[in-house]
Amino acid sequence: MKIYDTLRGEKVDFKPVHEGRVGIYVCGPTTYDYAHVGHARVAIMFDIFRRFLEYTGYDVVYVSNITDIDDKIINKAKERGEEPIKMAHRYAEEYMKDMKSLRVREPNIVPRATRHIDEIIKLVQTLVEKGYAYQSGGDVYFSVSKFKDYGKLSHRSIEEMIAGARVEVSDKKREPLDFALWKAAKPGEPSWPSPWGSGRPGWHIECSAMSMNYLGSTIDIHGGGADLIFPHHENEIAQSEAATGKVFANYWMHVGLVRFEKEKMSKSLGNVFYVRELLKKYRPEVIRIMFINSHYRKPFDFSLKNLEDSKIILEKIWSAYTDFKKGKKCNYCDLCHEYEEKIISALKDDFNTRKAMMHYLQFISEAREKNLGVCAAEFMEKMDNILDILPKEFGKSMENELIDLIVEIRNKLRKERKYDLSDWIRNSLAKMGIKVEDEAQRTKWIRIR
RNA sequence: GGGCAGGUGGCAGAGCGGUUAUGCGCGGGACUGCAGAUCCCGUCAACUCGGGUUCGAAUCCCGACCUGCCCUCCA
Repeated sequence: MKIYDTLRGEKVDFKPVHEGRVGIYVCGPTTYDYAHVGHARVAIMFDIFRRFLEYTGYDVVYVSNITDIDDKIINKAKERGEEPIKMAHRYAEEYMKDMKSLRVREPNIVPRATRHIDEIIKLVQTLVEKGYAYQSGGDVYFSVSKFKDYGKLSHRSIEEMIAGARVEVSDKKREPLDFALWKAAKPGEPSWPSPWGSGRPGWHIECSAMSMNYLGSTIDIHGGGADLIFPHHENEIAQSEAATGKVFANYWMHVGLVRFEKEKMSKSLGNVFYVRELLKKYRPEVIRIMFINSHYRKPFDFSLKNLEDSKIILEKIWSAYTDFKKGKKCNYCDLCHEYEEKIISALKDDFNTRKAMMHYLQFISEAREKNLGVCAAEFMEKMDNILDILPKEFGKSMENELIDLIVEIRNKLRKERKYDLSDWIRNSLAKMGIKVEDEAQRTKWIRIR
């Protein structure tokens, strides 16, 4: 398997630290607002990546954190007169709900910064003891110039960064690029006791502490949005490797940013689309397909057209799936083996989901051509362990039975040539997201919303 | 100013040295009460520009131009 590693800047062979096992840490959100499409892309892509690793036989430990203490949280809470940690936890719950709606499987561990203050303090202490960090007032800063590899992830030298100006000046810092590991508490802010007085963690330290706590000092894969490369991940490397003397992460995977009308989608630009808003109009599978249909590293241009296109693809897939499911029995499926091989090898090449999807669609049309039945549906179900885009509501429910009944009534009307009424029923169902399709012998319907 | 990622047909988006993906769209046909799904046929002089390497480049090298991101909080 090959993965593009941001640090080395090229596709490289993947070898886990321990044979057969993979430890992944993905930076999750700072929870001071609802999840938007950008969060969704990272979560969905790593969800599918993780399922893929499991599919190929790896034992995966997937950790994705929630940062629940931070300047942004404090500021927003202040604005709204709320208690910061409480607010952060409320948004964290909402985030988890949104991800669940998107069929993102919950990571094995979802650690929160405020529950790992001890580990954070210990890590800061180690850095102070080793001379990489210094106390200044109630703050503790990391001394960037002491870490010779600083800039290796974002491919920049310290000089370049200083030349780039725009560095925050502070009389508390010895050098402008130094960053806070621990911040002294201001009145009214959440704080914890520490050797440097009461305070709270800086932004980057929590991920280092939690990653090492759950996955060890060297993990296999560390991931997140591309906007975290600098400074977040760069700083994580510096503080972690300074503390342990070991490589922090063997592979760095970054998901390209989501853009809207050629601009980055971000809260500061005010052009965000919230997951929950999208889910009112589109099924989660549509959103999953939309992202599967792009390469994870490339910037993604979000648009309504893109969503609509994905919806059409989903309908195509569902339609084929229901046809196969009702088709004839077929035990052996050479085509399935052939396409499984194609799909998996596409994913093994730097997780090329776009290419995998192309094979998946090609499989559908070839399976139709060859008149395959149940075994084709079974193959799609097998692949669904990775993709999770097939309909899951086949079971009996009052709702399904009622729809069956309505469809049956409509067919009786059609036999009586009462087409006005039967067309009206079909249109009405369509408005509810139920697509009715008449075939020679029977009528099928699928819920597309 | 520096770093990174890109610039492919009407659109989205693969391919990364030789066989012109795929999906959507568009035109025509079969099927159908109609629609849809499906199938068949067709369609659009596609590879930002300029050099170079090569028997051969969208694919490799050099140089321009353009776009986005990062260098301040952001997934």
